[in-house]
Amino acid sequence: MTFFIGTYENRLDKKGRVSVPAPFRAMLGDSAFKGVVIFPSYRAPALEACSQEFLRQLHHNMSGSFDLFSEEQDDLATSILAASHPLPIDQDGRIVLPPDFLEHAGLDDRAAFVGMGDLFQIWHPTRLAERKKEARERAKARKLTLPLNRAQTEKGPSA
Amino acid sequence: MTFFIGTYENRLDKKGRVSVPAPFRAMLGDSAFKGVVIFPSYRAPALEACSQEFLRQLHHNMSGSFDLFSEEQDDLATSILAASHPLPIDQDGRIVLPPDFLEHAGLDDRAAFVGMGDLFQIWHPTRLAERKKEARERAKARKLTLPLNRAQTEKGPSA
DNA sequence: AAAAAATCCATGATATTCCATATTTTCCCA
DNA sequence: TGGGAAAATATGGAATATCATGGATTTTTT
Repeated sequence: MTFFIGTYENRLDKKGRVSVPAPFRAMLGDSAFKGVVIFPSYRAPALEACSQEFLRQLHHNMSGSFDLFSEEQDDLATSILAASHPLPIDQDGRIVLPPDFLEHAGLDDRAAFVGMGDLFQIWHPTRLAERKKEARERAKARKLTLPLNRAQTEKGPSA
Repeated sequence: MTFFIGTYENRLDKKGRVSVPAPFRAMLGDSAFKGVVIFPSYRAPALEACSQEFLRQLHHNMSGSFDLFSEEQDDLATSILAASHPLPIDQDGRIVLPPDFLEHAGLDDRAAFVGMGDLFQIWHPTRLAERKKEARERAKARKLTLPLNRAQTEKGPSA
């Protein structure tokens, strides 16, 4: 089963070609279709990637509650499947990111691959750092408010 | 199994001839009939396309168990079959769209092919852009977004 | 014979594969 | 524990194949 973890950074050439990190490739090995499916993240300037099987099952599960040709099913397919792109992995372990995807993620010459479990994301390294920092600070802020009530009398807010 | 994803745009000549995107052709490859079945979308100014097998199965499922399906659904299936047109794919990977189909979809010199899973649609690029926007807004309004980090398919490789 | 349709052919553009090499990681043995 | 060989990975560039497309030729229809 696929389980993407860790962060890796690889170089992107002027044709949008980039190596998929070997650990991620290994996860995709047993697929019928030798490649990944990518689509733009709706929340962030990043790309989402998963195996074709995963997307297929996701679509199957979600459309399972709707009839074929229903409005809901149609909206889902149009907004998700239509925006997806199957990218074959070549013999050297690389994929080619289409221009519009490069633009969406603001990518230039480097790409950061971030494992997210069932899928992984592709970020511009700088934006990823910002995103990580933001997440850290938010988590920290949350952490602080909780213990503060209890740890108040001891030694105040520490790390 | 066929699983159409992605969006591709090809040119249409004055005789209604257009190339079916190679990735879609590959999906149709294992068919007995080397071609696609096309019928007008009853809701949108677009064309629906699928393999002959898919349509056959759709019909079979419905006609086999009348009780389980509404009269409206049966009517829908019947009207689809009646309006369907099997289009052979020539050696260069092209199909010829009949005049009434061109008119229904408002096509002129370009055609956008949109993967929808079991089938794909053919749109005028301009109208497709509008449709995508609409679909995204509606999906968002109904909270039909992808539960990317939660909707796990823990049942493993079934189906 | 004329019109329509299907098939064939040529070609530029695009995408894919192959190859060479630098860099990193892994593993074995001293 | 460290050195070093061997394997794997990442990367750039070039060769090759595929795809999309317009036009021409042949076949069928009327």
